[in-house]
Amino acid sequence: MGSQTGVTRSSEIRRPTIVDVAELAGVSRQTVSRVLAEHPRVAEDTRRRVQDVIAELAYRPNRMARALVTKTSLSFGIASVDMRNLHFAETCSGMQAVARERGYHLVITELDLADDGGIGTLETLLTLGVDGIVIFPNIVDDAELETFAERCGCPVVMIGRAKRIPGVVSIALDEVGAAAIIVDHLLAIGKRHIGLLMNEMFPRIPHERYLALRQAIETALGEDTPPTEANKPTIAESKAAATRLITAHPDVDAIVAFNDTVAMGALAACRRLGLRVPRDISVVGYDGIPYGAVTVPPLTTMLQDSFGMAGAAIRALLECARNGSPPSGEVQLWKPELLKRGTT
Amino acid sequence: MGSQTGVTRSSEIRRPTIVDVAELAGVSRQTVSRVLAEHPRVAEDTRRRVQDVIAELAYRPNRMARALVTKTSLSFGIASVDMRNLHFAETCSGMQAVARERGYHLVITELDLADDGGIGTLETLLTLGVDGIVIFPNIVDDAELETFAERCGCPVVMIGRAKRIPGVVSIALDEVGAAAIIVDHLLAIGKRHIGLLMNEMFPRIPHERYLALRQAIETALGEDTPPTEANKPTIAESKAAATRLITAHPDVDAIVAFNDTVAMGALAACRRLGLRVPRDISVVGYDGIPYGAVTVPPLTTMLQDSFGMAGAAIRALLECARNGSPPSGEVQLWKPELLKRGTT
DNA sequence: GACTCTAGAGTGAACGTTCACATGCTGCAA
DNA sequence: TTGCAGCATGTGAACGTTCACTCTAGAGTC
Repeated sequence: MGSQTGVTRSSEIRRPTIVDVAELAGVSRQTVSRVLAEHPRVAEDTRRRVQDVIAELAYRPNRMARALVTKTSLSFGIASVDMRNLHFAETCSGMQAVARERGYHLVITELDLADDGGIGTLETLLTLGVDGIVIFPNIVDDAELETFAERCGCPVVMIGRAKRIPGVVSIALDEVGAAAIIVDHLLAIGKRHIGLLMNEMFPRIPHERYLALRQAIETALGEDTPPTEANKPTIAESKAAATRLITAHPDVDAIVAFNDTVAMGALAACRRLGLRVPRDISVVGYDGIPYGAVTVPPLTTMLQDSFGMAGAAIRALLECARNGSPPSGEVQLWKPELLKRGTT
Repeated sequence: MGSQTGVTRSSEIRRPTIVDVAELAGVSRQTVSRVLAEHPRVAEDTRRRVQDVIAELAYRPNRMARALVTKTSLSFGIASVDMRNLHFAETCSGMQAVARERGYHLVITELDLADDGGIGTLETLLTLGVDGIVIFPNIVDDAELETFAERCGCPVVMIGRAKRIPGVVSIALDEVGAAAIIVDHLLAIGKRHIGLLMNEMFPRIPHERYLALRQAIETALGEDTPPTEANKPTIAESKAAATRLITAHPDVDAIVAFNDTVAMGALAACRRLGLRVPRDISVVGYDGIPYGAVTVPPLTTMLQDSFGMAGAAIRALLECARNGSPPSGEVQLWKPELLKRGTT
């Protein structure tokens, strides 16, 4: 790897500016600006001349300079909690697809909960001049997020928490409906003791998914709080947690997992413990990730359109940007659909 | 979802500027700027007074204005080809981890090959003022990328192509070494007819992985070109491609897949065709994704540290940014390591 | 012929910073 | 007292755009 530290220096390539174009075309910078903005009141041959020069110099307007005066950067800030998983990839992809066709860019960052519970990360996004912010999933304190949304001067959307926070658009699965469908299904196939394998990401703020499942189980089975383990949503941790759950509660005949990754850990635990799936024990996940299709047996899962929800998040921001109105604090609940496969 | 279109309007929150701070602290904007930059020549009590006002107003410098004059935005542009997979997530996470601790942000976009083979996408990143660009995996034409890197005025890094392109840092797995290890291993367990399941993303530009595997197989087995299928790297497409491959070449007793997702598709095809893995046929993937640990049997895979390579990419950009030197066109090859599990 | 109107184009200021230089003050040596 | 160094701070310009004006020339109206 011969890193030839030559004398080359940063060669300091100066990109052409609007003034360079103007001079070469023999017009003022404002006329170039008008051509760029497709302003109607420009003489046809002037327009052509300017466009020729733009092409010749390969001129591209500096979007930071533009943003400075228009106060619109055509970019959104994305704050994610954990970027190392498929859900992040799907969400990013969905957001970028919608944003790009409207000329917007995405600045991504990881929500750093360290000193101030994440607000500092969001503030930093503001210094970059973003026109809106998406948080997913939101684990910032609800009250703090509400305060932030109120004074940040741009729309805020959160994905994955079915909760109303004033000034914040919420896009999430209808957790209550989803829980009902899952519990109904498990009852229908004769299961009576449902255990939960949740995500420890939500320690103080219990996730709506957990609340909804617990409620549905308590209502349907008249049971006390269902046996629950919470862990990092990795396969290895989930396998260990599932083993603990089953060992401590041998009568559990169904496990509902926070997502498919957790469910696959549970599946591995069942196999290790010699339990037959679905006869001895059922497993249900959330999300419908592709890998769930090739487990043995294939995983029953609550479908969640991460890609579509992400697109909806950006569309919400775009709408706010377009008509300059703050978000109306609405909650968009997405319809649940259970994909029944081999594990139930 | 009562979207209450109130009279609220965009309330137009004006963030405090450096002048606001200066006035309130009774100093000039330059003094505030100096405090912000931790410049040594500021009187202690002036510094304190300014910092108090900054805290009071919750002032944050506008990074676009700063970038306009310093010509340094503290951001990198990331161009990915396909954002909808685990590899993207790992890479993003690795890049962001390194970037954030140095105060850099990441602007991500999808490489649009439509009109100009992707160069337009990179140009757009430049208009945002990024201080460097990462492409992964690179499927832009090599010559065009070289031209771009030469005149773009910022360092360019590509991940996932073990190829030397002048002016571009390349970070990739040592494909030749990896292919040798895999072929050796397959020979050692008695396999003699190796088929390849590659990624159709690289139609005109064959990926170095394919070239290396083909070369290793031809050398070791004295065979002609190994039977190969190329497809989109999804489980479903890979399952279909593997079925075609095995049907057309019934003597194939081992499949090397472009990555673990493709390998899992192959595994599903084998199960469907009634082939016992690894006795009848072996399967090897690349990447070592967590889901490969819970397939039946667990997947043998060539480990690839996407997270670490991503971090190295950002470090390369940071170094260029720090000493203002252009990239030295080096190729960083990462050491291959085969994780032998149940499928071989 | 004087007036108004309008299409087309240009000018100065502003956006919020930093940079290069200038200024005023203090202290110390000559 | 003078001169000079050095510290602390301030000022004007610049970064590359767009915005709100102004200006000019020609056409149309009375």
